[in-house]
Amino acid sequence: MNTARKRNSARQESLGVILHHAEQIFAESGFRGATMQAIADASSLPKANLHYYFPTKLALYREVIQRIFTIWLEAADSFDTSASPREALSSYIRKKMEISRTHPCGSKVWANEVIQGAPIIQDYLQTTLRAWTDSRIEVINRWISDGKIDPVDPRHLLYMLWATTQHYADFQHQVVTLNGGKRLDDTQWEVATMNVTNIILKGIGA
Amino acid sequence: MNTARKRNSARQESLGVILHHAEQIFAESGFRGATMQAIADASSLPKANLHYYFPTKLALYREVIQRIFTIWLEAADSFDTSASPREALSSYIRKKMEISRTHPCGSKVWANEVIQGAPIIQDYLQTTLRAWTDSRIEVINRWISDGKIDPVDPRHLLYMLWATTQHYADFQHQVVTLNGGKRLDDTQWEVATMNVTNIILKGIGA
DNA sequence: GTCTATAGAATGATAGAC
DNA sequence: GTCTATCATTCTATAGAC
Repeated sequence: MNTARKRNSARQESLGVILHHAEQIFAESGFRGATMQAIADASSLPKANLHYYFPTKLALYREVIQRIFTIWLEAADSFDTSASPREALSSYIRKKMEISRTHPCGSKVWANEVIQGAPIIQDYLQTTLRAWTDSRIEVINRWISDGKIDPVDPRHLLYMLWATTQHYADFQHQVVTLNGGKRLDDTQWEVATMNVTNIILKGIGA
Repeated sequence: MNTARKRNSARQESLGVILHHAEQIFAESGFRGATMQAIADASSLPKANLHYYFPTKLALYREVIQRIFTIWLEAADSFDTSASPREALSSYIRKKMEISRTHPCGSKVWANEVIQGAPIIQDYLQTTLRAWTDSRIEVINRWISDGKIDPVDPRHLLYMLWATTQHYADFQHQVVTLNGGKRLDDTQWEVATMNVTNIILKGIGA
């Protein structure tokens, strides 16, 4: 390995470590509550190194948010516009539940950001999310006019899908506490997914 | 009005103002992110006055959390153990939606606290919330064995009730943004409430 | 009860040696 | 690329005049 690649490798390694722990710290404390010192400690790096890779705390936060977007948009595609309601919604719910399980911190950062009034991602809400929402509302309205599901309000159905799936990430601590302090195992995640899926599908007459 | 009552009145007035604005600031920024200065500014009081009424930032936070508990427990009682599934759940959902509308900041503080791992209220989760949850699980299980609703997992049904109703408070900013920047009006809140109620009731076969 | 002033610690960010 | 040392600012909390 030549010098340039070694340097690049070290760079990628440090970037990954910092971003990983930044996501956890931002999830725990929000933007204002998180400190560069805490992220540095979690990453086992001096605080100055964080500022070598990210000029400001805000720049680091933006990068963390960006990565969550990417994952989030993947799940959005699971809401296949061509499939039947049962297929589309089952697939979307399962994908979102998987994200809640594998990336709880990302979901928490997103939740924190929205709770705080979305100071950083408000343009994203108004553009990307709004466009996506409008396109899915059209799909749902078509299902309704085709008589494939009950005449529910498409917007509120989407909110229900988001709320129920993200709850398992954002309120993870509460769910774990009420599970006797143990994290949900494979079977319990499957039970949760099936319950959400079954109740919503039956609830809208799909 | 004598001196003692005047003094007490001023005290209650200041306490109310501080607690009201503290709830908003804590909702926006979480415990770590909120500053006494920000709460003082919002309350139009010098920072020192906050420390006259509350010895520490943590003491003020605890008081805010306590008030949220009270409201939250009221809603819990709406889940009448003697009523039919339709009555009990309709009443509970409506009550929780009203709280999301009238006390969004309280819900946000609660959400923030749980997202952060509930450092302050963990004992409450393990005692009061757990006992309440267990008692309602019993009720739901009785509904199931009486054939009044489908054999759903009671625990996950409760999570769905919490998630869907609290979403309108915690993700208020997102809901408003997707509503064209306008807060939901009376009709829209009624539509939201009816949608949640109808989908869940039908979804569990009630 | 209210306020100004300030102590003492922690914060975001930078300089500069290695 | 990494780290120590440090600056300017902001934070929680308090002292003490009114």
